[in-house]
Order: sequence, then structure tokens, then C-alpha cells
Amino acid sequence: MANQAQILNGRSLQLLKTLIERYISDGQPIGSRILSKDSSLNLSPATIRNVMADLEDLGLVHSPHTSAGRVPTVEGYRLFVDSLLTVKPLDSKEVQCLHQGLLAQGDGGDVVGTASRLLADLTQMAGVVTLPKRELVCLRHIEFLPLSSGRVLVIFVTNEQEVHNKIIHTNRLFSPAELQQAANYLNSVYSGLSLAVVREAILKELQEDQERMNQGMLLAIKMAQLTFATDTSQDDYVLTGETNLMGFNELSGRDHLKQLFEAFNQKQAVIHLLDQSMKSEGVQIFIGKESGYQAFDQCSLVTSSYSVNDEVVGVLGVIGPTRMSYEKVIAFVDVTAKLLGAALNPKPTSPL
Amino acid sequence: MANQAQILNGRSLQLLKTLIERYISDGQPIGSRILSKDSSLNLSPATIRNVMADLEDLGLVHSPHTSAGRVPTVEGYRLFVDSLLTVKPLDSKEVQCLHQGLLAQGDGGDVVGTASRLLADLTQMAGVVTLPKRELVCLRHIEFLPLSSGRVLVIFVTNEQEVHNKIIHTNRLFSPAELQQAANYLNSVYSGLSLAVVREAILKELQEDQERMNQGMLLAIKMAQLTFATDTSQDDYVLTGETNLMGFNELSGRDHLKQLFEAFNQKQAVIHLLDQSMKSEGVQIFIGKESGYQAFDQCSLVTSSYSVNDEVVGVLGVIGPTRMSYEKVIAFVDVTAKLLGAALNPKPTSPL
DNA sequence: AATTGGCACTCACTGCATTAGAGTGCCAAT
DNA sequence: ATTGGCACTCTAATGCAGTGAGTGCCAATT
Repeated sequence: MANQAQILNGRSLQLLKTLIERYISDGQPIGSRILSKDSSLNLSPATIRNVMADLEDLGLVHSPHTSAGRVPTVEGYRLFVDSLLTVKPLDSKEVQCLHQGLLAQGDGGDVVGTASRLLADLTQMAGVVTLPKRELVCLRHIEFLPLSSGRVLVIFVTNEQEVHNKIIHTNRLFSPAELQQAANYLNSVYSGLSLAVVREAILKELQEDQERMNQGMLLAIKMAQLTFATDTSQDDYVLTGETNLMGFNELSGRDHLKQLFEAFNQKQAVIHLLDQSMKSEGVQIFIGKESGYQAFDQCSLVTSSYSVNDEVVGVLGVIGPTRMSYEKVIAFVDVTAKLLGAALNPKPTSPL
Repeated sequence: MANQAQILNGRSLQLLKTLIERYISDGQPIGSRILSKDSSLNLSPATIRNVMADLEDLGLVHSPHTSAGRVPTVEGYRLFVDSLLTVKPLDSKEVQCLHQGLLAQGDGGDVVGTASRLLADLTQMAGVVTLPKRELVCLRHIEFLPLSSGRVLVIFVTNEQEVHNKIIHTNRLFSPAELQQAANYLNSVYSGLSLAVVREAILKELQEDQERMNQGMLLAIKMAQLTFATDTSQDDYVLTGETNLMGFNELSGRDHLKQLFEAFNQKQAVIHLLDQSMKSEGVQIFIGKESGYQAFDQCSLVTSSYSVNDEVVGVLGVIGPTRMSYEKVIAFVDVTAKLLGAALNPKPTSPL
């Protein structure tokens, strides 16, 4: 270990950095000659070879075969992004572009989708944005419609304009009037509160003695419970630009590509990774096998949580090959997260 | 032309048929020797070669290079599916499977999605199903919610349980009470009618003298007009199993695949093709370049419209490489269309 | 007149040897 | 500690011969 500290001096780190930068831009193994010219250290190729041998011992770079240059390993990338990276702030032009794009969207109201598409377009990779966490979501309006055989269609609107629907099962039939009454009650009492609060309140009501309540209220509470009880933390995300990934040679193996897209469809892997980023603020990076999913072996995922009112409500990120321009992507992800948070934030639900 | 008729006798057709069948199963150019053994005609390879030369003159088959076997052309496939094909009815086992799958779905109520997935799973290609046509869709319930700056969120439920929403712009602010009244009016008058009828009725109302109506009715009509006027024939479809297509060599060129998936994402091309099938009943097939879209050059699309109450309401189909087992796919598409129509049909909207 | 066997020819694919080039590792010299 | 030199390794590209599948055509056969 003392050895490592000795070896990993400024110079070797500098070399590692230029190697990775060059590899990211060229995509081919980097030899000592190139590195000697590329770095401003004025070292001969021979010296560089020695350093490279050390770096290889440490597992930071790797040689595809005897007479090829070096390629960064996952550990190399990790060290790079953790300590060597010089993140350039975005051009104000690009920030403008993002800002415009996020605000000047159509009336679809799909800020999340827009953000995802912006990420994908600007990075030429895949963009992914989770829907904002439910707890942050305020109930605006609820409505019940009777269906056949005791089922009831629940429609509820959250925040400004997001419409959700769900079918619940009841053990008896209800008249439209009853349901209307229940909805009225719920709307008058719970409108404007976050779903989390609503859920708690309902549980409390159910525990209290129910004789105090009249029939209508009781029905309303029960319906609400059926609707909101199951914490279907609607883990979902918007993924765009997947096709961009087909352009990269390192991902273009048939099987690889198939695995990747199947993972996208099943969502579960991506969700798991994004969830991990939920816990911490700021940009987080998964490089290659670090993700733990085989499908993403050759991919890196750069994520950032985004917040509204200083509370983390979602995650967004970019998926691309491990050989991506981390500096740029990190910058993009970072500001997009902030802009998205801002775009979601200052929309005070206009009180009716 | 008289020549063609002479040449295209039963024997050459028979040979074309076996050639295509064999090519579909093997995927490699078929030579005269193989064909001689495969066909039950007891002809020598030399004879077959003569026939093949004729077929090539007619543009039905094609030789990749001098010393390779023959491969069917688009025209060859076309002749094959039009006149030579022996469609085998499905095993009752498979029909069962489809039937079960369509009926025994979760409460998601997403019959269309289920159908698409079934098609994809059973054929190991991509399945696509359009949403049922709007005209067949009955208005069940409508509701307005005021948003900021004169915008109004419209929620309407069609058929049993499909929830749609849309934002419309108005030139002044409305109170919730006004909107409620308007919704009540619309619900009482138009509930149960198809969207097409509703649209017509509204246009008629607007043309008649409006002084007869009171303020509330007028508002209601205007809101409804904004909602249903633009014939956003919600051209949309559910596409599943795209990843299955990545397994086929003939489609696995990077650029090809990318084009294909981009076409899927943009939807427009697929919609156009499906729309064409809307007009005619029964199974329809687009082979290779027949589609007119470069992205689908190497693909075939087997579609069938599906009907409810003898009226065509949507289209479904399978997308795969031109070298697909048309017999099977046609059978699958055909019965799935019928089963889907049936699954949608006998659900009489329970009168409240 | 259709069918067939025979034969020359074409073309892709394979294996093999060769070459050029890029890059390494190591050693001795600075 | 750094460097130049040198032998070595491995890849990628090239050329070349051999093989096999398949064709097209012609003359013989039925």
C-alpha cells in the first residue's frame, strides 16, 4: 500500500488522465508514443512505458494484447471521474438551450418527457428521467365512476394536471349518487394535500371510532383507502434516445444490444439503479460492471437527483457507453437536474 | 406475355413454392440440387436449373452471385403469398393459448396490450395493435377542472374504463361551479353516445340559433367543441417484442436496426401502413420494399383489421423479416384479430 | 420438344504464409 | 530517474492456392 502511494504520484495520475481523455476521444488503445506527445510532460515513450506498467499493475489500465496500447479499466475510469476530472461548466449557450427547451414545451405538460428528450438530444445518448416522487404530489381532485360487478373506476388529478386512474373492487354496488357524495367529501377535505399526508390521514380516520361518521363519510374513507393504500410507488421513468446507443461500436454486438434493450423494456434494472441515486444529492456515476447488471456491462450511467423545495423528488440521468465524455455528460446532467427542479417548483397550485 | 403464361406453369410454380419454403426455413440461397431432392417432382438438377433461369427472367428469384443458389425476390414472395400459400389453420392448442391469454388478463384492462404481447411472444417477432377507432368509442363521463390562466383540464372516460385527458384554452376564467354545471349538462345529454355522434351533434347545436340556449348550455357546448373538435384521431398503437427483431441476421446491420427502431419511435410510418389495412377486411401483407419505407426494406408486415359488431375498428399485425413463415404468421394474425374483436365485443356498456 | 448428363466456368470461402506496423518489455547507458 | 536501443509479440492486411457449391450451356437421350 505504501508502494501504491509512492507509485501513484502526480505524474502517473496526469498520464492516466491524458490517456483516458485521449481514449475517450479516439476509442482506440493508446500507446506510449502518442501519450508522450499528448501529455505536456516531455517524457520519452520509454519512461511512459514504465509508468504504464505500474498503472497496469494497479489495475487502472489494461492491454487488449501484447502489442496494443492501453485502455482504461473500470477502476481507471472510477479514479478518473472521482479525482482527475475537470468538469467544465456548460456554455451559456447550451444552458440557454436547455432552459428554453424545458420551459417552452407544448401543452402536453410533460416536463419530464421533455427533459429526457433534451438529455438524449444534447448528449447523443439515452436520456432517462423518473417521474417525481408521489409524496411530493398533491391531490387536486378525485372522482368515482361505477363499473360493472362492483368495480369502481377512480380518477384522480394530482398537481396541476396529471391524471391518474385505477380500478378498485368493492363488495357491493354503489349508486352514482353515493359515489358522487363520497368524492365531494374527499375533495373538500383532502384537496391540496400531498398523497402521503392523505394516506396517513385516512389510516388515522379508520382507526378512530367510526360511529362518529355518517354513512357517506365512511364510504368515502373506505374508497380512498382502497385507492391510496397500496403504495404503488409508481416506479416509472421516461427513457428516450435509446436508438442513439445503437451507433456506438462498443455496444453494437447483437446480443449485447438485445440484452440492453430488453433491460430497458423490463425497466426493473434501470429503476433499481436510479433508486440508488435517489438517496444522495448531486451527481452519481455507475461505470461498466459497477452497476451489477450484465446488460450494462459496457455502459455507464450518470445520474443526478432533482429536488423541489430542497426535497429530492426524482432522478434523471444519461446512459451511454463507458467510453463517454464524462465531463460534458456530468455537466449536462447536473444542470438539467437543477433546471428540472426549478421548472417543477414555482408552480403554486392555484387555489380554486 | 403469352410467353410468361406458358412458362409459369404448374411445375415452375410448384418449384417456386418449395424454393421459398425451403429458403424460409434455412435462410440460405437454394441450389438446384437441394431443390431437386426437396420437391417431389423427380426432376434432375439440370432441368431445375432451366426452370430457375426462367423464374429469374421473370424477376421472381434472384442469385446473389454467379455460383450461389436462388433467393426469392419481393415479387416472388408476393406471388407466393397470393397464390401458392397453404395457410395451415392453427393447432387448437395454440388457439386455446391465445384465447386464454386474451381473456385471462389482469385488471389493467389493457386488452390491446395483451394482444400485442401475445402476437410477439408466439411469433417471436414484433407485435403491433392499434387502439380501437374512436368512432366506436362511447362517451361515458366528462369533467372539467380549471387550471391557471384560462386553461381547463378536460377529463373524459370512454367505454368502460378508458380515461383520456386534454388541456384546452379559453379566453376567460371560469368558476368551478360554472364548469361543473357544463359538465353536468354534457353528461346528461351526451353520455352513452359515440364520440363521432357527439361531435356531429355539437356542430349542429352551434349552427342553430344560440339564443334559445341559456348561458350554461352555451358554455357547455363551447367547451365540448374545444374538446372534441380537433379530430385528433388518436392514432396510436402498442408495439411489443421489438427486441425480438434484433435476433435476425438479415436485420442486424447497425444502421438498419437503428433506422428500424427510429421508425418505431416516430410511429408515423407504422401508422400509415396500418391505416392502409384499415380499409379492407381480412389479412393484408406488405413485403419488403412494398411498404415504401426504407426502414422496412428488409421487413414484412402482416396485418389484419379487427372488428366489433361487423364494423372495422382497428388493425393488428406482426412485423418481422421478409424471410418469415408467412403461413404461420398469417394464421396467427387472423385468429388474433378475430379473438380480439370478440374480446372487445360482448361487453355491453352496463347502463347506469 | 422436354429432359438429362457432362463439362467448363465463376465465385465465395478457407487455410496458409508473409509482411508491415504498432507497441511492449527489458537492459544497458546516461 | 530517465532514456535509447533492441528483440519480441501480436494484429491486421495481403496474396495465393485449393475446395466446393452452383451455374450455364451444349449435345445426347427419351
